[in-house]
Amino acid sequence: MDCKDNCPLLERRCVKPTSNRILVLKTLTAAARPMSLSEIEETIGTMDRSSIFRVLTLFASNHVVHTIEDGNGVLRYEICDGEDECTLQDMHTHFYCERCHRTFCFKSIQIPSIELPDGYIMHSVNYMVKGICPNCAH
Amino acid sequence: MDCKDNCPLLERRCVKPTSNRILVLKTLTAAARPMSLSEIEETIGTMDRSSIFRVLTLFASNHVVHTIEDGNGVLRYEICDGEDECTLQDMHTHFYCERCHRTFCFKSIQIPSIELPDGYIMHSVNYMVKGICPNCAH
DNA sequence: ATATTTCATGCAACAGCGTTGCAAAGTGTA
DNA sequence: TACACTTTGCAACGCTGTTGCATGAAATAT
Repeated sequence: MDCKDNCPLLERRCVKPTSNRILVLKTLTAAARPMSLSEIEETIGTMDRSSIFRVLTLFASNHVVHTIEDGNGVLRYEICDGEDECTLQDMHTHFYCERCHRTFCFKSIQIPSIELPDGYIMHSVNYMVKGICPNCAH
Repeated sequence: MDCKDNCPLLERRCVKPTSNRILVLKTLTAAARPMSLSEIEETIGTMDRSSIFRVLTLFASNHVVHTIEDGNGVLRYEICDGEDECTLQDMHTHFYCERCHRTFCFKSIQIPSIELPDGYIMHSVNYMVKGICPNCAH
């Protein structure tokens, strides 16, 4: 494959832009917050759960999206912003509201880094704050 | 209940120390790393999954243990060290090895704090690093 | 243009984790 | 001893994530 397609986000990652893939990508782009598999399924409505899963898995391994655990045992998917690889750009903090069970994305708040003990190799970091969101605190 | 039992860790939290509860507590204490429900079940062998679950739920709400998501969709339980409440004392970082799927506990590395946007109320934080542990990096 | 291979999709089914209802066993109390 | 309350085990369930398989679509070769 030569990476010359008409969907820039997928093209950049050498992912063949099938209609389903574009659909999933648009759904994720439209949502302000990281979405779960079920949420995507509901939003799209016409696409099979396993197909969405496979698209997301492909996206994740090609750095189109990355995943976070939302603090409730559910995986959520979020579009990678980084130009090149899914790097520090994407290492921002998240907030899980224990009341409304929504996950918020603090893109402007980067994850403070720590120094690991010798021998540990870091691939990614997840910084998840749990609490109550402004809406639910009323 | 008057909190005067013979198991200090449970007594302090006003949890009646039944034999099963002590068993779960000892299992958790003996393990160096945070354990999952299944791990506890296997280790104990004689106790029903749901009973363990209920004990852990009770422990968690009485701040005997706290839970972390291990980066693999599995909940893990860890004994709270804090004297009083489950506070900063317990807010240390964790490491999930993507190769051996074990979760490590960096008790000496505290989670660096961030400033939340207005209106968000923080209850707890999870700082989870994913990568390769020294054993697996060989 | 047609045949052949490759890839993507939908359906069905499954495993594992977390969770609950219910009845029996255990514990404490009057 | 009788009674109330708690704890436990068994069974079952829902949900998330995941895979096998057969069909359909797309790309490639003939």
